[in-house]
Amino acid sequence: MPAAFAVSNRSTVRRPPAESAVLTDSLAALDGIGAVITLRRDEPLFRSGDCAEFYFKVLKGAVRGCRVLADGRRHIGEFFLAGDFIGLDAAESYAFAAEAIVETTLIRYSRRKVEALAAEEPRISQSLVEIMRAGLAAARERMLLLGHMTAMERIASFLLNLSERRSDGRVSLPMTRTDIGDYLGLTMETVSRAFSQLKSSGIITQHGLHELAIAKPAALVELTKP
Amino acid sequence: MPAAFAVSNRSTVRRPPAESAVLTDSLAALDGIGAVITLRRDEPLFRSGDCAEFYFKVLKGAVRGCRVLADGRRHIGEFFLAGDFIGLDAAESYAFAAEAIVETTLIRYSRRKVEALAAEEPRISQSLVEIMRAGLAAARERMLLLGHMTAMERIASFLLNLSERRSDGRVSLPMTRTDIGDYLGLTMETVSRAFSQLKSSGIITQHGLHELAIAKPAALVELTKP
DNA sequence: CGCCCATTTGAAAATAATCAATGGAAGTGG
DNA sequence: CCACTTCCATTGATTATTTTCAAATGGGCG
Repeated sequence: MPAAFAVSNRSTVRRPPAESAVLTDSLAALDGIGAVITLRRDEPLFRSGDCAEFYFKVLKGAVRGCRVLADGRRHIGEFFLAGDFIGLDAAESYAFAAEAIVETTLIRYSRRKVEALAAEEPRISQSLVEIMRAGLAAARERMLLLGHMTAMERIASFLLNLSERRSDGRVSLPMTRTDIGDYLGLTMETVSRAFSQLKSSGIITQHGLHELAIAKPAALVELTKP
Repeated sequence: MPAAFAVSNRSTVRRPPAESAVLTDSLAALDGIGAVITLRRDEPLFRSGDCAEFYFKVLKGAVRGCRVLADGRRHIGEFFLAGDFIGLDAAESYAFAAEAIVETTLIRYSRRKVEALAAEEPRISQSLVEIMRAGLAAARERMLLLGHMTAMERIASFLLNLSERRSDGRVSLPMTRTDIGDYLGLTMETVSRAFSQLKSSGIITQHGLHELAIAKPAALVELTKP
C-alpha cells in the first residue's frame, strides 16, 4: 500500500543539473491543469485510506505525512515543504494522512488528467519515474539514518538536509519538537536536548523558535559521522 | 543516487490479485532476453558505484544489498530472495553493493534491452512503475519499523515477513545473525537474545540453524504491536 | 576428527525513554 | 490592548532497553 512522498526540485538527492532541468521543465506543463488550494494550521489534506484522486505540489508552507500506530505512537514518514510533490506514488488510496503544519498553499492536480498527459508525453511519465527513483533513494537514506544513527547524528543530518533547501545557511523549522521526534524516531525531550547541546557548543544559533542558523556547518557535518 | 530493491510476486505488500497477475505476465516476457548466472557464497554480484548495466532476478538462493558507513558499521538495505528483482530502480550506477549470502542463481537482464522492450510495450513499463511503487511502500514500512519499534517487535515483524514467502509456516534464514542485525538496526547479540526468548516461550522452534518453524503465529503477531 | 567461526549467554556500561516540574510563547477572549 | 489560558519547549532525575565487552558453547566444513 504505497503512499505519498516528497521530492523537491532543489532535491536533497544530488542529481546531474541537466536531469533536474528536464524534470522541472516537463512537469511545469502540469501546472496548467492544477487548482490552488489553501489549508489552515493542522487542517488535513487527506486521510489514510482516502481514494487517491489527486496529486499535490506544495507552493508555500509545510505538510506532514503521518501514520498512527495501534498503541498511539505516531510516525511521520515525510515532511513536504515548498516545491515537494505529494501522492505521486499512491496506488488506489493514500497510505498516510497528510496535515498542514502551518498555513499552507498547494496546487492540486487531478490524477486522471496527469496520467492522460503522461500517456501522451513520454517525457512526463519519465519525469514521474525519476521522481519515484529519487523518492526511493531518499527512503533508503532514511532507513540508514533510522537504523544505524545515534540521536545526535540524526538531528545533525536532519538539519543539514533542511539547510540544503535554502542558500543562506539558515533553517526553518515550522514543525514542533514532537513532530521532529516522530520523524527521526526519537522523543521530543531527546530532540530538545540535542538542540540545546548544539546551541551551547555554538554550532547553531536560534532566531525565534522556528528559525535557526548553522554557524559551523563543518562541525555539524562531523556530527553526522561518528 | 538510487539503488537496488526487491519485490517478489508473492509480495509482502498486499495488492489486488488481478494487478499482480498483470505484473507477473508482462514481466515474464523479459525472461527470453536474460542469461542465467551463478554466484558462490559471499561472492559479489556488483559493487556500490558500478555502472548499472543489468537488472537481475533471483531464481534460487539469497542476496544481501549493503552499504558500509564511514566508521565501518554495515547497513543491509534489503534481502533479495527467490523471485525478487534487483537493480530495477538504479540510475546510472548502483548505490548499494550486492553479495550472495549462499550459493545463488540469478537471471541477468540487459538494462538497455529491457528499456527498449518497455518503450514498445506500455504494459511492461507500467509493471516497472508498479514494482517501484511496491518498493517504496516496503521502504516506508521499514522506516516505521526502524524508527518506532523495539527489538522484539522488529524481530517478530521480520519473521512474519519471511514466513509470508512460504506456505508451510516455516522460515528459512540463510543469512547470519549479524546480517539480520545490520538489516534491523540491532546488534547480533540482541537478535540472538530475541530468538532465544521466542524459542523458550514456544513461539518458534528451530530445525537446524538456518530454518525454523512458527509454532504460534498469533503470538508472534501480538509481539509486533506493543 | 578437529579446527574455526558463528552463536549463545552473561555482566557492565551507555544511550535514550520516561516521569516530572518549570518556563515561555502564541493564541483567545474580554 | 492586555490578561488569561493553553500548548510547547526546556531542563532535571530516574528508569529501561540496548549496546558493548567478554567468555563459553556448538555446529559445520575441510
